[in-house]
Amino acid sequence: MATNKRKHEKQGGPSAKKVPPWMEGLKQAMENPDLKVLETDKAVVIKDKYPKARHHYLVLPKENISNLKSCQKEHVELLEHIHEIGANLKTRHENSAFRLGYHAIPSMSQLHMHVISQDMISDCMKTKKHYNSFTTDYFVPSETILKMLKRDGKVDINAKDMKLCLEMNLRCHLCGESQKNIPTLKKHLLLEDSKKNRGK
DNA sequence: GTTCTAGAAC
DNA sequence: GTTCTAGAAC
Repeated sequence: MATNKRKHEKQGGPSAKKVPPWMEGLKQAMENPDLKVLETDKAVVIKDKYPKARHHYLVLPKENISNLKSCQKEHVELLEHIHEIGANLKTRHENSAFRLGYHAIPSMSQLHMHVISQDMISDCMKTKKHYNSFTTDYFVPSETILKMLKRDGKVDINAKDMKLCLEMNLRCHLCGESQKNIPTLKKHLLLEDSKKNRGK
């Protein structure tokens, strides 16, 4: 009865695979009233604990949905709702450009859409993986996810390609200039930001 | 997801 | 010698 055994393990039997506690961090966070930025009947907004830009929110469904793989046609309305919440959040920061989207292969459990300003200036933005996860195809726009879901009834992601995205050479997402390393990139991003805000 | 740190890169 | 990054974390 391999099937029964596996079922038992998933329910927390002696030989159950231990899921690292940090993987459940988002579920904990969205239940913490102190961290809630806003909520609707179907979704919750929190600020990312380690923001990778000046403004970085997460929009999560209240329903338990672990990731994009478990999304089907029936979730289209919910994801549209989540998108609308993100679009409204943008209006809190009229001077900043934003992107709404999902990491192709997120580390943490519970589906979450990123709402992130495009300055990418933050002390928490420390590694190539951080930067590339928001500035390459690893970051899948919410509209793209919705299109796939409506057309195919599922979200298909090529894990191999996504790994390559994270390993790509650093390149400014605003002007395309290649960057030697993270500290150089950060200085460049500050410069881009000051250019953009000149005269404002 | 982060923290820590060995060893590569400079 | 210092800065920077990549990989382990039981």
